Amino acid sequence: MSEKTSASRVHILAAAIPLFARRGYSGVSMRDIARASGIQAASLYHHFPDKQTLYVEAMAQAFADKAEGFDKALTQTGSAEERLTDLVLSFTRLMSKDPDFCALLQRELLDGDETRLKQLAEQVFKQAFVAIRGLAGELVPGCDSHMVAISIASLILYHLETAPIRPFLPGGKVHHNKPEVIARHVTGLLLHGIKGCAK
Amino acid sequence: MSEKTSASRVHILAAAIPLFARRGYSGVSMRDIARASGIQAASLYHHFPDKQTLYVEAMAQAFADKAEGFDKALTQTGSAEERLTDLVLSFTRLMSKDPDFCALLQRELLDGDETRLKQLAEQVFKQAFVAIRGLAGELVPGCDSHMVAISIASLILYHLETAPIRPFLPGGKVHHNKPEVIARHVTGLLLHGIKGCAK
DNA sequence: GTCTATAGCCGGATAGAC
DNA sequence: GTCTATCCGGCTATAGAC
Repeated sequence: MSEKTSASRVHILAAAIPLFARRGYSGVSMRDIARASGIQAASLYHHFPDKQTLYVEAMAQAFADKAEGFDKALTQTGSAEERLTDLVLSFTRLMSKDPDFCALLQRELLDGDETRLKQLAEQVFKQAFVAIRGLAGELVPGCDSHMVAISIASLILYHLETAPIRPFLPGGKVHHNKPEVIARHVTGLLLHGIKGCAK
Repeated sequence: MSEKTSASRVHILAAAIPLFARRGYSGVSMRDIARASGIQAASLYHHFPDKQTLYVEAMAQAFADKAEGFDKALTQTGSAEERLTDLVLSFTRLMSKDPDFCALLQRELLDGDETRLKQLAEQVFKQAFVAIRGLAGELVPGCDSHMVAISIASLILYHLETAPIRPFLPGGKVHHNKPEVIARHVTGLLLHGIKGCAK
């Protein structure tokens, strides 16, 4: 076992991830992380040289876990339309099951420097992004598949991100938070435009 | 003039807004705000009882400014499809001109409590949201116009939010940041699905 | 209404015993 | 590898002169 996977390290990172997800980097103190992981603040410095490093490694951990899940969601068969439908549902379920990951992603988009965003793009999203782009290119040859892939992601993620404010906007219903409802809506929109959102 | 609009108050809030947008509530100190507005930190407490209140009033200010702009963007004429096209372009331009507002909105979705989100929904977005919902209902009678309105917002906002990471994802081009390009893509997608994204 | 000075607390980080 | 004790700087907020 390398030092990267010692039990305490992993334990500390697992405790830190939900804290960073909910309160952000500057909203979490080393003492908070110590309390959550059940050890003294000074002991954290035996495993990580400083808070920055602990944070970056917590992100790496959270995102590595997710990259695996993404790859599984990509093994689809059937027609291009069926694969799109399945893929949207898989990703919507995957993301809605993990609000911490969604929050960390949001926070990195807001606060991440170039280095971290590049890592995130290449190590977490690239494979899934390429698959979605390929599917878009298959469905609509000659389209700007980069933009289409971003649009697919945006539709799934924003319905989840706006969950806390939607109850206060007209027409918001509880079932709008169900992954199956979101996925159905998104698929209809992608395949047929807003006409595809008819009941 | 009520105390709510004294020159110093407005000056302090105007200095605080970009700081909160870029670094978030806990990433900005009263000393930072003092430095940015050119007065001593202690003097801030003459205008605001504490940091929380200063923050909430800065949000109120930033969002009130924007609600006006939204209303202007709603005065469209022509067929339903034309109004949708115009509205998407107006909102995309409005948001892309104001990255601070986009960031504050994102941060509030992550960190805002019920009270703040309710205010945001009712005082800033409600009017625009109702107009977009109405348009969706006109274009596709019987659709879930709440979800459609969220989807329209998501498409516009996520293309802007992901701007920092898209250079690292395959196929990302500089022109993907132009509001006109985004609006065109979004409109095509809404009216015809991904088929509408063909070149 | 703005200043200087400072109280009192909490933050990141280190020293050194065990 | 975890602990206790501590340094020191930055934080929010207050006191009081002008």
